[in-house]
Amino acid sequence: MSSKVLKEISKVKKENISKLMVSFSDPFRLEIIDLMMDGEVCVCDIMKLTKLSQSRISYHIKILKEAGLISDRQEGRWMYYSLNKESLFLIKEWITSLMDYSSNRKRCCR
Amino acid sequence: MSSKVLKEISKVKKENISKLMVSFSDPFRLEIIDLMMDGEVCVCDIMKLTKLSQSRISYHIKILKEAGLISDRQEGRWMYYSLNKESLFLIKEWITSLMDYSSNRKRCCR
DNA sequence: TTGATACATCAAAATATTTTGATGTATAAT
DNA sequence: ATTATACATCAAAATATTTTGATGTATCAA
Repeated sequence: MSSKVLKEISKVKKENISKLMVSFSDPFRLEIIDLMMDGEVCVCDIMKLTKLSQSRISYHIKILKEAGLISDRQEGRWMYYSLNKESLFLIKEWITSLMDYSSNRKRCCR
Repeated sequence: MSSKVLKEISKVKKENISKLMVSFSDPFRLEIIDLMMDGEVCVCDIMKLTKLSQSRISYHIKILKEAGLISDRQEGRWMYYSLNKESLFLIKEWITSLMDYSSNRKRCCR
């Protein structure tokens, strides 16, 4: 795969990656993501485990959801949230492509 | 590898990941990172290619550097920046561990 | 049908990040 | 020595994100 191909990653895909990265950039969101490593969690789980307020959690959940990083499933009054593997795969792919193309030396500025 | 093991990722490592994610969270930094896919770049390269001001670039470079995402090399008046593969590997590892453990169903809240 | 639970949404306040333009420092060319 | 280049740093202003507390909505239990 040539560097040119990598650069052609669609604009849409790049925007997805950008949003995903933003969603990863808050320490409390990382905590929430960490909790999801064991599977689904509901907001009340997160409240118990992190001591964050409910609306604060909802706010962060919203950002994770809008980035496409998590999926939800309703069951009665509960919302269950879990990590979305496709998004994780997208990031992994992007990181991999970065790793493949960061070693050339260049001379700069004319 | 058990979920417990993953949770034991050292505090230091988690803080590294957190900083790395913050460093990824700005669209202009993503642009700069993208440029580094072809190898080293200097600030003047980035200026030419992105139309960002010099101090603005220096600011973002600093954040990338402090997160450990990029390395630098001086050559005369030029600073050459390039992606640091170890950091990329750390992130890739973390993403992989997330992918391995996000599929269990649970019942919450008593 | 009333009250409680689980969560979402909202606007204002608090806080953090980013941008700008000026100035500083080291290297190199004249 | 003087000047120009390449970049870093700084403080103030601009902007964006996060937190808080109040209120809203849907579901369920009594």
